[in-house]
Amino acid sequence: MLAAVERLEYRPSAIARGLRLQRTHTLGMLVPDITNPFFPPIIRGAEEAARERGYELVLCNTDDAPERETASLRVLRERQADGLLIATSRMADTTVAALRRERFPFVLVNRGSSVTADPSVEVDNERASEAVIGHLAGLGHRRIGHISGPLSTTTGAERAAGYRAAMKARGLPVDEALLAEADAYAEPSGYAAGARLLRARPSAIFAANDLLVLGALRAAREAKLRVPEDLSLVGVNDIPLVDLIDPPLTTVRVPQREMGRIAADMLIALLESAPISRRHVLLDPTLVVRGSTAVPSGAAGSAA
Amino acid sequence: MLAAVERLEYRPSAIARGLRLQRTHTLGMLVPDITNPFFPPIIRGAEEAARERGYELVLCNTDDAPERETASLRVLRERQADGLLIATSRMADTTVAALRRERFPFVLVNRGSSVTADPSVEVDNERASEAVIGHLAGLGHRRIGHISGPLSTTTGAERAAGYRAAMKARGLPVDEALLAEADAYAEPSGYAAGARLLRARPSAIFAANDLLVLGALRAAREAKLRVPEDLSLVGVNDIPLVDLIDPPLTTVRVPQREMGRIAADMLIALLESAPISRRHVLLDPTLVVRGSTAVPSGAAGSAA
DNA sequence: TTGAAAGCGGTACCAC
DNA sequence: GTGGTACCGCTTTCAA
Repeated sequence: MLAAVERLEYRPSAIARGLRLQRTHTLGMLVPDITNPFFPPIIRGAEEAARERGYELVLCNTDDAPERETASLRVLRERQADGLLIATSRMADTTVAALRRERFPFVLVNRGSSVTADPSVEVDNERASEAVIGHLAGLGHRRIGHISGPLSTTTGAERAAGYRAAMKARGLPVDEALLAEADAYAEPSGYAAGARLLRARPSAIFAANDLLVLGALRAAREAKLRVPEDLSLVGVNDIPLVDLIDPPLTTVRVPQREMGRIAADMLIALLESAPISRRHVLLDPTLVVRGSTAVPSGAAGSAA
Repeated sequence: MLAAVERLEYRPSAIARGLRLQRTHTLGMLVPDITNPFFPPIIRGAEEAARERGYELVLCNTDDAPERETASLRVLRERQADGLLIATSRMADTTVAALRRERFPFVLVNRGSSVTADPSVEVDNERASEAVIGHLAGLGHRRIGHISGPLSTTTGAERAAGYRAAMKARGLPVDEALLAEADAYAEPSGYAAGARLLRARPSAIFAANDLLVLGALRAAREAKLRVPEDLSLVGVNDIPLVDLIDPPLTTVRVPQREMGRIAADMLIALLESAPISRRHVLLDPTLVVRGSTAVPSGAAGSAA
């Protein structure tokens, strides 16, 4: 009998089962852009965790555009995704508000929400900023600029807030000229913000992610500044190959894969009404010191 | 009436429709690893094309492991994917053979098949090799080594064949010591193969992809060789950031997004029995000359 | 223990 | 046109 099943290659239809059970064992995931190297490891982690528990993952790129977000959401719900992993970083909460109102299960990934009831998995952004400023201040930097991500994103806002707090805690100036907001987490935005920031003559720049700092690096080169001799540079995320560029980038490592795993696990627990230890997970970032940071050329660095 | 539909937020169930119609408007896509930067643009292109035509894309990582491949395939077919985009590069044709036998629609992406009936979208690998060897020979290199990808992959085999052909066409030696096969398209494999190859004292190395050449670069550094003064290096794919590493990598650009778009379009045409202009698309690669290639230090480069 | 029947939410067909 | 009905393949329930 079993042999017959084998031979006939019977494949139960997940579609029919989904219709009957009203559960498809599918998670939908909203990502701004799979092409941004920050996201694939998160997706990978989520997919692994999902698959281990018998769920599939369906991806949608949103380009951080509200209309694409709405469209993707409609698609995922028509396909009866059981729950959603939301990794789009814009705070634009109307989407999330609608889900919350309808009690549709979701977990926020790499972003928070003003509504504390929303489950989320994030990195401790303030701690990331604190580690970076601590490192730079330790080297003797005082005029430290910050290229923030869009302040409409939680990562952007929190890292900027962390920057201010860490600067103040050390009695360092938080000149507004030392702050530039990038309009997107992309290299060209980092270049524009970096060029602006350079006019304030910082000895170091902390950018909210690696793509931004790469843009700042290009701006610095055009301004004939040597990195790290004339300008120290720090990013966040530790995306592939930043250890191989010239100079190797000092950055903050974020446990992306783990973030994806935890988020998927949490969502599935939610779906299966399993007990959840924490609704809000804060992951620890790790400073990775490489060649793009050094003692500032002006002051012979008094160590911390 | 329409207003009522709006207010009640009626969402037709794609699941129910799929059951009734026996078509889900879903494409399954098999990728070795979404974390390899070569694939996201392909996926993105496929997803865009699919969405434009009302199809969804469901991804599966296979890790190039046969058992993961089989499992993913089962999942995708249970979910009633209408067709498959196969971007796993192993030639291991048993999977494909089964699909072919059952007349299940699929398109091969970035790989070919010995069975000419299988539709495919690839880059012209031999032409890529020809362009690279032409460039290196033009600079005056004669002892050009090749780190091939796994020869069980079509990309690996074709680029290696292209290398041999291009070398022979110029009367250059194809010493077997100048050839090393990497066991995977990953940096550590490139390092191992590069270290082996260096013993044959090549003045240039052409690796079958950028990850491999990055490994070779590390091996060269450990051997105290300067790039490009002592050793020229060329990769394939032009993945993000290789233009920023030290030295900026000379490589071959592959139109990944277009590859994904074309493959999805072709698959959908197949599904909808639309006329197909070509069952086999060969995309043109473009040599991108940057800083990792130069005239060999020994011979004061006689141009081609 | 085993088997028959209903129903999930759509589409398609066929009367009317 | 418009409305009723069967059916896609699975799970679940209920009866024999």
